[in-house]
Amino acid sequence: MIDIKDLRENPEKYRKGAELKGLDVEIARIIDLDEQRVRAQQEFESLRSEQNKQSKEIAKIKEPAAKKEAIAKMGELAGNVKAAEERLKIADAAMQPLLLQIPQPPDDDVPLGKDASENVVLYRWGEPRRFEFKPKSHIELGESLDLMDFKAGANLAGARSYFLKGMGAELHQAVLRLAFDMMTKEKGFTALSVPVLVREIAMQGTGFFPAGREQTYYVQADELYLTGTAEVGLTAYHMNETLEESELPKKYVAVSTCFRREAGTYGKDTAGLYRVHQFDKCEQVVICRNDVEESKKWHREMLGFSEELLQRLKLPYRVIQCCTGDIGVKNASMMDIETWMPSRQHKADPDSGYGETHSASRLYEFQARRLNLRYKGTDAKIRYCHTLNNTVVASPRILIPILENYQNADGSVTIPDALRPYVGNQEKIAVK
RNA sequence: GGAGAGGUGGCAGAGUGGUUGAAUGCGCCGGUUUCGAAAACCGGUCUGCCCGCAAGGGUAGCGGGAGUUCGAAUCUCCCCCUCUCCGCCA
Repeated sequence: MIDIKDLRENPEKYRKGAELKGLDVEIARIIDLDEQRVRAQQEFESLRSEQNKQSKEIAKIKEPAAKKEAIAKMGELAGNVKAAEERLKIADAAMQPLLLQIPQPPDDDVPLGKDASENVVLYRWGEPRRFEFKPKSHIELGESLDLMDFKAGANLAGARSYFLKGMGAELHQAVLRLAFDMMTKEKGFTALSVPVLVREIAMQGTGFFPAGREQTYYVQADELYLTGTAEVGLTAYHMNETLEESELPKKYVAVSTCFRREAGTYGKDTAGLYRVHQFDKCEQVVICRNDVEESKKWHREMLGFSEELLQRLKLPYRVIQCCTGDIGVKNASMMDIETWMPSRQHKADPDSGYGETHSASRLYEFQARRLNLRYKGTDAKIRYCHTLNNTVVASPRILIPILENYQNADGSVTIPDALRPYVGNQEKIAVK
């Protein structure tokens, strides 16, 4: 949500911001409706003021006939008040949905670009492994090592559904647990378990609606939505609250199942674990003071936690600064991490083997405004919080680089050191 | 799923149509007092929006929304939430 006052004063900022994100918005129409709304409010309030004054006079009149006469005179004024209030409501109702569509303008550090192809690689970590044998894809490994079952998944739930099996399911739990433990025990994040079935207000408040409605599963009988990320629960946790500055920053982490319809991706990444309707994700959220520098600091720090996890898993990755056309409606800035997945590499582009595994977003006030999430400063002023979120790890997608990078010539897969404590210290998944 | 009770300011808790943004108590902040503290006493203590450089003024808010009325925390309707009992159940 955008500050209507700021929009009023700097319409160009928001027009430009929307243009950079490749979105069409009706700024002029909103400003026009806003003017109507303010005028209606002024009319209504001055009429109401008069009505309140008269009513107080009536209350004082003791003599019945005089009272009756005074009340009779009020009819017209009451009608005018009602009409003015109606105009105010209509103007407001017309403006709100349009205002919800205005995107957060991209921050200055976001490179210009129309889509993901113009994202910028910031840096890389780790060297992609050179195989002395023909490496298998995670799908082939999954089959030969009996780690996953896509056929059964499709029978039960349709395309993009799967079963994880045996060590496949164990690794899935292990990597989530590693991520969760790192964040809670080492990074000082508060563990939360969040609702994944939520009301519309939570989806709108976190900025997923109206834009992402078609990506979301809807449970009609109860008018609830299945969340595509724990970001919704973590960020909306303090919805409608005024926190104290002294309790900020709030640092939360949760593992949740994530549901995504993946509408409009037909034919894209249809095979394997890369793009699925349901997965589990360990997500980190920070709610901090209304301070751009602090937000930027947290953004880098949260990104660093995800990098640390990948480094512990010894998986090569690269960090991407997403361009204006790829950061979405709600973000001021977004950095992705792409992890090396050998099977995705094709000859035409050697770098194509990097697949997105993480996404770190900085939203400033955008979500906080929609959520009415504020804090009282030490100066007693009330301000909107800033919010940020980032993947710690999402599985089973992360199983792709794990299985593919750790495979051996004999068809077995070595279990990364960091995961062994979570699988009974098993070292290898061997061919049966 | 059935039956009932209830949702008022940071908390507790009055208030059933008329100067009620809301008594009272607690808490919190400031002051007096004290060597200091406690106690006592005095004063202050919600938020959104609009107008205004400001001081200030207006308006809205008693779970949310709609309605009745000259006037609603108080009356009516819908929704949400909490609690109690019964039923069902991972």
